[in-house]
Amino acid sequence: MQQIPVNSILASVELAAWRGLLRAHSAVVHELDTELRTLHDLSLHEYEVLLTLAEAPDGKLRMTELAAAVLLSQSGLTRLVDRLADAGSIERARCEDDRRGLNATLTRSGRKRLAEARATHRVGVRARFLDHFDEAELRALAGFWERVLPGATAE
Amino acid sequence: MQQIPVNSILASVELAAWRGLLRAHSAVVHELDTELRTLHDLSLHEYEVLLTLAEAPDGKLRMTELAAAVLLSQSGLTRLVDRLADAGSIERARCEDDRRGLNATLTRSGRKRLAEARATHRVGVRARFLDHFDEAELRALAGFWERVLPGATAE
DNA sequence: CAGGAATACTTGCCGATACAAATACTATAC
DNA sequence: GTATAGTATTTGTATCGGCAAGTATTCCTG
Repeated sequence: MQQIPVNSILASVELAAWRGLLRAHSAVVHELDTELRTLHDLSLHEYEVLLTLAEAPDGKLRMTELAAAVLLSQSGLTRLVDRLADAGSIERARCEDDRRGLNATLTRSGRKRLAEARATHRVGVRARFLDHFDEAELRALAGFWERVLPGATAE
Repeated sequence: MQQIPVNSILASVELAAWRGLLRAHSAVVHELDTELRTLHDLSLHEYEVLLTLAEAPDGKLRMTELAAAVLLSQSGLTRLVDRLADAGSIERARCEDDRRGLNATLTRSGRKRLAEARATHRVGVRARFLDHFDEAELRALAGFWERVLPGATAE
């Protein structure tokens, strides 16, 4: 039975759990990103923006909401949406009830682009991550993240 | 008992397990990085380079080994080491037996810098991640990463 | 031991993202 | 209803990191 030294160096189980997360995340995300770029000329962030819009109640979201959903800064999102808009996948429309705001929506071509990428990505996420776990383990993982997330800011 | 649709949309458990990973990683890493920058003027990557060097057998590593250890490209590592060398935390010495190579070592001041940051970081990793799990769960997590990692490249 | 392939590392260049300041609009106070 | 504070977004600027090409050195083959 491994003994965890009280307050000093991270024990090896702890190291494996923590560094493993960093490595697994890095490896899997890097591969999925490359896959999307190669096959669909989309970064993972861009994909997530398209997906988030597609799943939004009215198919539209404010820039701020979008930034929060995809874990990006506001300025980062502005430029990402610039790129997607230049590519014709997204449109920005001034919000009628609050003229400071903009609603982003998918264009027809954006929806098509997402549909194609989505097929690839689903398979990719399964193959590289989900398939390594049975359903009980997936549930356990999901529970783990809930513990980490709300308290992420707390000390 | 939840049923997973065969090959189509990701089921909600799957989504929670996968997106949770992305979110938890993003949140925790971002906070740890900010913490290190604020308190010790070190990025997480820089910290990891110092730590990796400190833990290396002879306290020295080749640039390539270092790049692999911290999950960075060679060019990325070159510049990161440039910065740490400018700051006086690391030295590069031509390798005597293979004059193409360079060994990076910590300087006295680099060791001091690491020691200070290490105290902060240990506490940070515990508080934001490790403390959410008991030992059995940590072991489970470590095992999960081993499944994901070697096969990350395989289809 | 020459000549070409391989390896270790760096440099030129570029894309992505963050932070802070700027801009445009809305809400609040009086 | 004007002044002030607050909110939504973009723009200016800087940093970090990647890829591909360049340089220096070693290895391999005949």
